[in-house]
Amino acid sequence: MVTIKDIAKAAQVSVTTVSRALNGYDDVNEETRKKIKRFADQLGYSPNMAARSLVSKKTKTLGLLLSNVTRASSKDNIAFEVLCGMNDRAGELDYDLVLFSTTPQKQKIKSYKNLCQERGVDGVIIMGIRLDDPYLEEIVSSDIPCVLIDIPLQGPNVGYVTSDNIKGAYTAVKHLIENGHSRIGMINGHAQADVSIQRLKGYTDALESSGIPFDPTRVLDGSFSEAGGKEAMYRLLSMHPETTAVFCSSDLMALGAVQAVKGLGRRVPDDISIIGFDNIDLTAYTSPSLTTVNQHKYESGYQAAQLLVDLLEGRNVSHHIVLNTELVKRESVKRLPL
Amino acid sequence: MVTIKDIAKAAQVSVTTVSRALNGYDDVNEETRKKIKRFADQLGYSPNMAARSLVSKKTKTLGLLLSNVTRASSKDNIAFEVLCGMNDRAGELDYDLVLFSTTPQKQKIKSYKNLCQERGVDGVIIMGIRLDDPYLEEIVSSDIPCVLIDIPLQGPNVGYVTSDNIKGAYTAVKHLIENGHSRIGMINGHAQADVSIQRLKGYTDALESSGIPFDPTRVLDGSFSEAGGKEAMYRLLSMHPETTAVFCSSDLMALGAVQAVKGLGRRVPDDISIIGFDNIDLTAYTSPSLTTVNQHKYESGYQAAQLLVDLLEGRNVSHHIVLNTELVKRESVKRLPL
DNA sequence: AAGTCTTTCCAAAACGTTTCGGATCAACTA
DNA sequence: TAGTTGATCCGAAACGTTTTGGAAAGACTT
Repeated sequence: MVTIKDIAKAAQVSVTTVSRALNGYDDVNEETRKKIKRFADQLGYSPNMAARSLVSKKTKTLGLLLSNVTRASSKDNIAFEVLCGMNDRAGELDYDLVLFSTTPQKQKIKSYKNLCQERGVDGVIIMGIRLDDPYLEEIVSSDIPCVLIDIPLQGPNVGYVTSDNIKGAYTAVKHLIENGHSRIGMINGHAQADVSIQRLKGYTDALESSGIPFDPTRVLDGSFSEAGGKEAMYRLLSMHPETTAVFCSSDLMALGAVQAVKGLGRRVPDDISIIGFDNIDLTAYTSPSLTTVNQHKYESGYQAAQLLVDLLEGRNVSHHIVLNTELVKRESVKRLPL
Repeated sequence: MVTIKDIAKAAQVSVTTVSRALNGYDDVNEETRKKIKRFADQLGYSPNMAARSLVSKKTKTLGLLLSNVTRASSKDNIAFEVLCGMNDRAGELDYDLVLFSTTPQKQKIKSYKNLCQERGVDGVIIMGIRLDDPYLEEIVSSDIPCVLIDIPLQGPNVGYVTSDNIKGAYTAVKHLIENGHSRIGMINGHAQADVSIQRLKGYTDALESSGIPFDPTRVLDGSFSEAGGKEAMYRLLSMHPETTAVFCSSDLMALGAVQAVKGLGRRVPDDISIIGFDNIDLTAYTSPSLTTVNQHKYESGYQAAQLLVDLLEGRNVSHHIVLNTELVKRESVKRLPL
């Protein structure tokens, strides 16, 4: 391995000078710098990050803590798109991304802070974590800079990026109402997700603004999964057979809901209109294709990386970023005859 | 930050002893080890990886070089599933995964070896790279252990994992033949992909084994993309209107091919049968759902991580792993009337 | 009694880099 | 002329760990 020392020897200067030359300090003669750079290139030098970060206390790496990177979640490849965005921005800002693979049992052994220290990351991006995860508390109290996705947490070293879930849900439900629906159900995720809370608010707001009374029994949880959505739909339709439309908190659940409708020998959208949330790739290909609320997944990863680096480098920026959503109209919603 | 020194002071021993105690050496009294561990826990110690790898020359991290992690590739989330497998296995083996975000222009500046040295990874997994990528040559000649996905390269420090593409393609085309088809086209990826070469061989083998003459003009490239598949299909059908079935080297291209058929006012599978490759999630949801060849994506990532660590730790294992494929029969193939 | 093992411990060097506090020398200032 | 400034360079310490080559002390062997 070629070290700074080898360059020093070759260029007949001290290691200090080599270091300062390579790092762009201005107390080194341009001639010497040129010479040093020439030797560095010639010898194929590349700095040893371990040594560098040992003294500088910075690693130039961001940790990514995915709580649920499993095969199961691959169908909605939201995580992947977010990851792409993060990776791209991190790369542009000259940071590396390291993946933390934590499992619940590992979490018990190692504290969040220990995990980060051990992996030696400057900061962390966390996504897919539940509101009742024991890590959350540790995160806010820790001094390690951290950006959360879809969890609104404040703190000097904590930021978050999320979508405008209230408005997104509001727009979706409003769209159903404008199409003549009034007996509208909702399949939500679970109580320990902030997005569920927000989207429920969007749902109730929309109903209220149209003078439709809110009936809590019309809202069921589907745990964000296809199977959960299917099962919730069965229950919803048996409890409220008069339902003409359903708003789902995720596309995967909406897909499950469609299956349930089909399973009952009824049709989407002729008998039941369905709107999803996320705009995952699948939704454009199913039949009927799914009307849904688009989330900017790539962008949220991109922004998360940017925000974390801003935090790390002490820039004074807003700690929370809320991205727009848009309604994507497809085939799963039908206008009710008057 | 709590260091080994703090523990030494607290436990009234030398740093050497702390290090050896914590690392499980047997020349330290069990009593002392207990005491040291107690202090370590109590002080919340976690080892500094930078310091450790500075002396040990190991970083316990694997690099992942994805040549095409872009928004575009998110639809076929193959990369993501592979990544999940790698991440899982790497985690189990106590390695971290760091993502390299290389762009073509970055590649020009920094050599493969420099990249790896700089990021300080013990080894690298590479996927999505083309056969004509300038990096490839560097990779084999470099002494950095490396595992390639879908590129058969040999070397003391090089391994690869891939699917049995010949057999997969063979089975698919044979399936078409068994369903009465004989005028079978193929939409391949591009010439600089090993899988394309392999799958073409499977195609020709199947034809040959059934006494059907191979006509090169029936094979077109669709560059592995949906749009490319669509365009190739248009060309194929205009050149060979008698075609009754098409085997595609990827599901995405198959989806494009289906669109082309529909665009011509014809139907799948009634007028044209289509088989894809990969078994991406989408294929189960389209209409018609797509008959395809399943690839074990998660498994290939898992095996790649395992193989790389085996290489790193000097285990004597086979350097190439070939995974099975299976035909997944769905709705896009129709039996021709005799 | 002298030598030989064990067991348990430690001092110091090494890894490759950055940084602090000067040192040197020529040129300029008063 | 003496002092000051500016440009350019360097020695040595520091970062936190592992590892090498013993040392000390007690037990056992002859």
